[in-house]
Amino acid sequence: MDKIYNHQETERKWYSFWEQKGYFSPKRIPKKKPFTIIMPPPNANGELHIGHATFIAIEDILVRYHRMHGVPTLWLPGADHAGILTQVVYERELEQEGKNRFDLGRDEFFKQTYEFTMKNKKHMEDQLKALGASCDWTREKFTLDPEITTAVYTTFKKLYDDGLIYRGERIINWCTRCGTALSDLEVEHEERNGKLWFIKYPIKHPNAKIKQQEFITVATTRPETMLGDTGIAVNPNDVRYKNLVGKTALLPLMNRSIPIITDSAVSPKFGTGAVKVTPAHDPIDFEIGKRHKLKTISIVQEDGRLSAAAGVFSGLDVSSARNKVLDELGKQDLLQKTAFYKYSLGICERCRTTVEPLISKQWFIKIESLAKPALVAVKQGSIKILPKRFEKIYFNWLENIRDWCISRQIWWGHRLPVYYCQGYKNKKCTTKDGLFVSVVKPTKCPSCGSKNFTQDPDTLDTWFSSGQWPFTTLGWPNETPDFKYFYPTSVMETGYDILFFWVARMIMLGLYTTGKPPFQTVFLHGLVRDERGQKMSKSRGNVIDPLDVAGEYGADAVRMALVFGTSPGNDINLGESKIRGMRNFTNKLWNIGRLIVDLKPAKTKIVSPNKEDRWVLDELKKTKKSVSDSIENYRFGQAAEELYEFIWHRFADKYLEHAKTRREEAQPILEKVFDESLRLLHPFMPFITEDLWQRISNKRGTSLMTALWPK
RNA sequence: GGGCUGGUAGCUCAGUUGGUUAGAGUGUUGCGUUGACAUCGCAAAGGUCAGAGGUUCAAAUCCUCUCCAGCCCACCA
Repeated sequence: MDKIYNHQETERKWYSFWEQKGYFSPKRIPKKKPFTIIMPPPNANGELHIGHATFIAIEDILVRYHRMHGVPTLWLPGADHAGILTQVVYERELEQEGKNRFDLGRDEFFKQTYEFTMKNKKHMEDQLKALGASCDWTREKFTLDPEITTAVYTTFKKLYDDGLIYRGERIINWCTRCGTALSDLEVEHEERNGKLWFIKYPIKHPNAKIKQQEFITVATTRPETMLGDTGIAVNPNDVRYKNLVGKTALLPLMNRSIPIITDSAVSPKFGTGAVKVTPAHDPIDFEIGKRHKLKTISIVQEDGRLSAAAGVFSGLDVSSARNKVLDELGKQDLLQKTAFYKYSLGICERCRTTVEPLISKQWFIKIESLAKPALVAVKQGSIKILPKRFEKIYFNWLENIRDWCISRQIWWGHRLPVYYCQGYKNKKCTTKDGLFVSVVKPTKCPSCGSKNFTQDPDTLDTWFSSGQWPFTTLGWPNETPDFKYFYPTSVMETGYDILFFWVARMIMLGLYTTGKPPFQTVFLHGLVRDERGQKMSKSRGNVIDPLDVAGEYGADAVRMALVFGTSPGNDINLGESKIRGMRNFTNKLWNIGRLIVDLKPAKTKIVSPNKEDRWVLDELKKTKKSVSDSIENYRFGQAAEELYEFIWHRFADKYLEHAKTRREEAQPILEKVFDESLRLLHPFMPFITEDLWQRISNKRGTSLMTALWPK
């Protein structure tokens, strides 16, 4: 054995050994209850980052631990097409060639993006392997695989047939750069220093001949939207405006008569207590407008420019329109005052463009009847969320949830399983809207006999498909042996940042579609930050690339560094020094191995254990118990510390030093303690433990992976 | 506006249901080690466990309040 442990060669060697032996693929044993984790599918649009390494480390611990108990264990890997994000990433690639997606056209753009993701996916698989993930590659899935697509469409159809998917014109979040609707979750909010403008609207006197001189003043952060105003609202209890309610104001610049109404959504305390109502471009105003049957005038178009309805302002982009509106108001002396004001601006999660609220025809999921069972499942404990504090956050979100906009106007993703009969256009077809929701393209319209159908151009929110991941990956809607055996799965392990995006949706869709909770336990880990707790980002230059450091210090060291001394749900501060420290630990293990294996005495003597022997065996026993206990309770950070502490400071520093003076007697104890230590450590540091175990074990041809967990 | 998390050794963090002299990594200092390992060993220095009050025989741990740091959610324009 070399003086220094060479991780590069060792890691490659054992991974392919495991894979060739088929250890990653569980057999279904009917009488045994399996342990199943569906891997959170990485987005197939780039490299694995340190966050992926975190889930690999934790999930591999769980999986290897259960596998070592002789339980049929499945860890199913996959990749996500990642809708908007991938489209944005690939559009940026095209940009470098001076092209955009419209230059290519839909089909060509899709084809190229597909090739791009396939390349990334292959690369990611290699990266997962390099980090030691013991997942079953024979069952790998991709969200755009044909059978997954069929499953996703089946769920869509079921929801539609149950009246839980509807199409409607509603106010939605629109990204003008991506050219698509977004769900509420895909909008991020940034605090901005802005202004509050106080604008005077003249009151129309009943007698048209009398000159206007009375005004009502409204406060707004978006003066340009006044062009779409169709009312002014005050709180019903606001005495200041009692005599104005019911009267009509004259919208400046547009010369439109708009009513002054009361609505309890208006706070008398804010601004002047009077609000301009723009139903087409503000969610609250949309609601107010609906309640009072106000007109809806869309003045911002999907391209971010003002529409014809904005009169002389039409064609301007939003910010120039704002300047011009303010300018005009100033000229007409209708700007009463301005105040500095901090407000939150909605921006597109993926491309950081300002999001415009506007009215658009989109597809929605009626969420209430899905949310209720999802709440009950966690409240009653059929699904546990760990750490428990996240349950409260989950409840709060589901209790205030609004309908989910699932249609996107991008090209990359699952196209809606919605078809339109072309006979409808000729008025021969009596089907409502000529619309069919169907898993496969219809062949003949039962109403008009037309064989000509076009598919809806929209694509599905990427989370609609990933929300079904725990069962679509196992073969649903078919009652496959895998689905029957492995579903519901055991643990869903992921970062807390996608609790709403993903976990909540999986619970809702899982309960709705399969009638069962998709998993029993949700374990949420924290985000990896740099040594000083700063978020890792390319611009900060503090990114740790897991594959780089794995290359330098070994995958075992990286994995150990990601769990050692962490606690569930808390962010992980990681610096290179910690990884280096864990690399030193691998070298310590290596040298323990050298002493026991390489420098094995020629003969051994069996004698009754002395004080030190009894001590180390007792410490081992305690360690076995506490490590098992910590893993069972998801305290991986603690389990790692316990192992490190025992192996290095008690076994190596104390017992091994002592044993040097009586090697022949101590050798059997050394081997036993080392063997069991390697088993305990294997889920955390699979490569070096396997390598050393192969050297001390006499069971040739088997693997530590399938050895039994010490009791 | 609502909620969450953290404030423990110079730095980064553990510390399960309250129970002896509060732990680890890393850093610092001294000594040692050339037959497991300098990617090492032994030892030392270093903490009024953010602050105040309370419960208790006993509090880093439970309760209340305050101060700092960070995060999430939310339709006050």
